[in-house]
Amino acid sequence: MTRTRAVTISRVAEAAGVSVATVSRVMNGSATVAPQLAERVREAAARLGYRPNASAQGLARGRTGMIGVLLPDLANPYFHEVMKGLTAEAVADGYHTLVAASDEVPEDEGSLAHELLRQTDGLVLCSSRMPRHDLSEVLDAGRPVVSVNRQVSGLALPAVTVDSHAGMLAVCGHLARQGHRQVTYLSGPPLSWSHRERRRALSESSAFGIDPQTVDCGSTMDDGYRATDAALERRPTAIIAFNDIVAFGALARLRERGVAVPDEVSIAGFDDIAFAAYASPALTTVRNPKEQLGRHAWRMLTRLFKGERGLEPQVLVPELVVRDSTGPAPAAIATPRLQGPSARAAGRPSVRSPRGEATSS
Amino acid sequence: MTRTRAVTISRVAEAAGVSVATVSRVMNGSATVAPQLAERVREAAARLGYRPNASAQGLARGRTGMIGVLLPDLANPYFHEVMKGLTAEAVADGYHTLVAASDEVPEDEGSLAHELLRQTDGLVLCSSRMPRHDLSEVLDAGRPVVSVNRQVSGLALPAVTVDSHAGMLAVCGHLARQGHRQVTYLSGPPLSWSHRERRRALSESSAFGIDPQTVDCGSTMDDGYRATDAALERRPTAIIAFNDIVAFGALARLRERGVAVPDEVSIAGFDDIAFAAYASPALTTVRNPKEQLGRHAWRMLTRLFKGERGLEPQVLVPELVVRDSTGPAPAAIATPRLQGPSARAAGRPSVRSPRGEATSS
DNA sequence: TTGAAAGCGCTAACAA
DNA sequence: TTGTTAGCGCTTTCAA
Repeated sequence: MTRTRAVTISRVAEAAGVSVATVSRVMNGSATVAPQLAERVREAAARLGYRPNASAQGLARGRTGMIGVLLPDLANPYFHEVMKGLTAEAVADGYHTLVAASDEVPEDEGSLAHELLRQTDGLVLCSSRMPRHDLSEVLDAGRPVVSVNRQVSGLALPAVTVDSHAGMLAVCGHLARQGHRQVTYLSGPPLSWSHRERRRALSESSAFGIDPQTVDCGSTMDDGYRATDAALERRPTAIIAFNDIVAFGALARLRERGVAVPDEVSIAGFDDIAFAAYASPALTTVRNPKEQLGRHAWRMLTRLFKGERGLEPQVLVPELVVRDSTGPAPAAIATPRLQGPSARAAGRPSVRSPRGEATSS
Repeated sequence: MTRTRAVTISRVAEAAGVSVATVSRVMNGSATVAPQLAERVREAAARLGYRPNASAQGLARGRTGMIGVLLPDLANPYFHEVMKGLTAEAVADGYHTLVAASDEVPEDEGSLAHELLRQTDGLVLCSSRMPRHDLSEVLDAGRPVVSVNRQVSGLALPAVTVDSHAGMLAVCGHLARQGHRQVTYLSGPPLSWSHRERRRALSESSAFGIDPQTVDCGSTMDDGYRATDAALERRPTAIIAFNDIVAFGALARLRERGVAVPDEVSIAGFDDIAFAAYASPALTTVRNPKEQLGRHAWRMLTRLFKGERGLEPQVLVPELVVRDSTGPAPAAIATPRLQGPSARAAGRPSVRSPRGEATSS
């Protein structure tokens, strides 16, 4: 009922019998305050329950202590793992994170980005599908912006990415060695940089003897579920999904249709989200160093804060994780297996990463 | 390189040849500005790329346009769905969301809550495990706070919850009708309100002829995976998991140990996250109206903003969703099934919710 | 080592 | 209808 006026710095100053400047110094850990005065101030602040007003601090300091993160889809656990790495670093440096999702509507990204920048000290664009023009407009504001999972040539946009191209080659190589030739790719959002890289690699996979097909899909479980029928029409012995949640959807549809995985059709995803190891069968996937990606993004941002420019793009290395959803192609099943079933059944949802199959750029 | 000074309101005023007050009026849609003047201002603002400084607005207006959300675990998709509902409403009202996670460390919640409140206009505590004392300290700040998934008697804390007690009774009833007696519950975080409600209902389930056991578990997939061996030692015919991701972990372990689901052991979860329908077998669960929960939370918060007090708690109704992970108890398998397998195999990962099994408070 | 005071960019009386 | 100006709460010179 009683609308108590908030406790401000001057209240504390009053209570401690000092000036606001002194209170400010104490709260910010300035060394130039007499110990007992500082103690008196701290005592008063604690007693009154003083919490500095963030807006006022932001205005006076010229920085908010927040950064913005824009991502396409809050429902994909992939992004939480990136956020986890990013937030861990940011919090350690006293920063908070303001998140917004474009819900896979590339046209909305521009205004969301501006809105985030308006309230923060810098921005991380994660797997952005923003049209190039909008992107350069965002950069024109001259504020610190870092891109994750997208490289853009010709724009001064520091980026940290994972070598999606190499990742796709690794899966294709793995499948080829298992005797697969007919491979169908459930494609991701058309404007996704990772998707484009994967597609590029896919078309090169004919060098492995693979005959790739593509089916339009998307990035959600439902997309995967729905695209699976079309994929099966191509009569593939293996399906590669744009990401793990798409693979999840596909897996569900395959089960429903009574298609045995991996005996009839193998399936692989990308990212290695936590659910992948718990899928049935456990999902073969290309691990993406998600937390690292987030950490690197933060470090880049801090370098921008310090005024550094022209930062080199960072490229992280993905890693093929072979689990139970991929196996020999049906035609090849009579020939000796490259990898016995005993090796795959052992232990808990295994996260084995055969060094020989790890990829690099 | 060139650190351009930010475009401020006075820059725009200058450029448009008007006072800052007029610019402010135009930007905030005040009707009392001559149309052509307004146009001139808008043009100047657009040309200069003016974006109001959020800190300055926050300070002048006495509100930030942000609300805080505190939740225990960013890795659980459950919370994203709650966030989705919450954010949708908040954004529609011009608000943004600042999220923090306690990572299941109840002792950290207090300071996180204060930190969020410091930067926002109100706070949503989601599935809070905060010790009561810390909670009342947070409320003492006199700022708008709403609780989701937790009711606290004796504190003026408006809450919107789901009837977890009824949800648990619904699962137990379902299992009892399938002939289950030996049921093991993989318990949630000890301080979770939902967990406590479920546990209370569980102990009442002996009325259905159920003999409940409890195994300490937690709230993550890994917790579920690890607790499953201990659960099996109780020789249950059915396992109830604290939530769906715990059930996912348990499912993986059961598969590994060659325990057939649901033929040997049935398993059910809570929440009905998106992954549940795609699990193998598709997971029987108690659906939680996640988005609604978020929407209600926002509405409560807005009522607090308007100065309303003493808001009645809102209790939403969960709904049992029977899928393929539960079936007749092994001993009862010889007797006629209550629900034939044909009914469960049909269609896509089915989200059937037999009205007769829907629960209410 | 401390205090006075000038902003930070914006909003909202109040005057004109 | 428009402009002037006093804050909003805090930081940070600059003096003392």
